[in-house]
Formats: sequence, structure tokens, C-alpha cells
Amino acid sequence: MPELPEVEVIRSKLEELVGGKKLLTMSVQTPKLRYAIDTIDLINHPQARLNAISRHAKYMVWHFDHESYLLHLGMSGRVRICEPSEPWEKHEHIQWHFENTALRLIDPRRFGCWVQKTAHWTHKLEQYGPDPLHNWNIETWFKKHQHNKRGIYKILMDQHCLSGIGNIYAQEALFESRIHPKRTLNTLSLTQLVELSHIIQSTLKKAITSGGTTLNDYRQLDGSEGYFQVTLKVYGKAGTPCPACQSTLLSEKISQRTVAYCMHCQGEEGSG
DNA sequence: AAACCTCCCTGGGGGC
DNA sequence: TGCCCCCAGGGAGGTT
Repeated sequence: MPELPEVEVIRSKLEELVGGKKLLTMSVQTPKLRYAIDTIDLINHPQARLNAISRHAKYMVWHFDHESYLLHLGMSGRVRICEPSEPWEKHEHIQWHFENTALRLIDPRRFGCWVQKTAHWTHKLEQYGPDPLHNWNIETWFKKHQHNKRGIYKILMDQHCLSGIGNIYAQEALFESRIHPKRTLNTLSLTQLVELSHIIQSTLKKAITSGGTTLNDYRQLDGSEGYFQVTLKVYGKAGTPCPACQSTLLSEKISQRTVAYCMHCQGEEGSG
């Protein structure tokens, strides 16, 4: 399930591969994923050049000459290199045929999307919080959210508060920081928050250099798995011993998400 | 306004 | 074997 690190790994590989290349054709096999798939206007703008690919939260932004498109991988999306004439396989939805290579989007659970970056989408993305690796000033951020009554887990998961964190990295970072998922910001000291922010940043960076986390569907462009999963400490591990203190890891539903944590290491909700 | 709930979709796993 | 149900996940959009 692609979160910030997985999207970043794919983005940089894609940019290396097709950045600066012309798009010859685009084929759509499935009319709609989360939203209707937008096709690039190659009739009025033939051979549109892909100038760059950037990332905004968990979205990739493909910057063509005349317009930009957003690619979101949802929870099971991935991109693979293919031969342009290969028959479509199950769960393949889009093919981009560039001058030097062809790419396909595979997304079994169809939570992803490919849409033109209209004013509507630009506005949506502007509402998002800072990127943990780029423009996250923890003091400003704390001042802005200190009266938020929700627990820290929900805040980290809310893209309007902070961009790019999903269920895996939220749980891992809170465990490393020894903070209970339901602690509110006003019970945490600035020192604790600074430490949390550093742990989030180092966890994300480590995951990027490891090629991302592979659970079920995530693969790098060449089909190889990321290998950050070997270092996961609590995600999906409820019922097994805590790697730090050996007490049994618990799990709880927060916002309809299963969150694993250690009662002993991460303490009580609201305790300091 | 902030916080919560619902829905989209499919594969995999457990129970019967 | 096969059927059914539940679960996983992000985020838009609706409701309280």
C-alpha cells in the first residue's frame, strides 16, 4: 500500500525512465477507477513531452507540455514496464507508450486514479498539510494544531494536517517515539513532538532508501519487492511480543483502522 | 467549523 | 470443494 516512501521511489524511477520523453499514445482499458480516467489530448497536442514528475502527498504529478495529470496508486496500484503490444492482463487499466518505453498501471483494488490536474484538483492539493520531508516546521505546525481534540494517530493520518503518512508509517513512528496513538497534542511537550517529527522523517527516509515497504501488491518498476518490511516493528503484529519489552502488542480500531501498539512502551492514553 | 461516517473495489483467509 | 462473510486500505463527500 503505497504511502509517501513508495510513491517517492516510483516517482524517481519513472522520472529517470521517461522524464523528457514524448508520449506517443495512451490507451485505457478500464473507463473508471476511483474516477473516470482522463485521456491526454494527443490529437491537439501530439507527442506531448513529459517534462517532469513531482509528488504532492501521495499523488504523483506528471507535468506534460500543455497540462498536468495526477496519478494516485490507491492501496494496490503499481506501474510496470511492458511491451506496447502485449495483451492486457487482468487488473491492467492504462498504458502510456513513450518514445523509449511503455508503461502500464496495474491496480487490482481500483482505489487509484488518473485525472487531469484541473483547478478543482489544484485547490484540493493546496488544502493539504506540509510534506514531512520538505516544508514541515514543527513549531508552526504545533501552534496550528495544538487545540485539535483528536488523538495523534488521527492527526498524522489526516492529509490536511500532514501529507503522505499512512497506516504503516503512522504506527511505526508512534511506536518508535513511545507515544500512545490516542494521545492528544496538548498532552505532548514540544520536545516530544520534535522527536516525533525526527523519527517520522528518518523512518520515511530509511524506507525510501530501502525501496519502500512491500506487503501485498507493492512492487518497484522492475517487479522487485521493497524490503523495508523486514524492519516493521508493530504494523500487523498485534498479538505478538513487543520487540522492545516482550509484552504482547495490542490492537485497537481508530477511525475504522486497525492500529497496533505496545501498552507498556507507549503508555496509557493521555499519560505523559 | 470540526469531527465523524460511508462508500468505492477486489483478493485473501477463515468458518462452515 | 465451494460458498459466504469479513477485512485491508485512502480519500472524497456527506452528515452531525
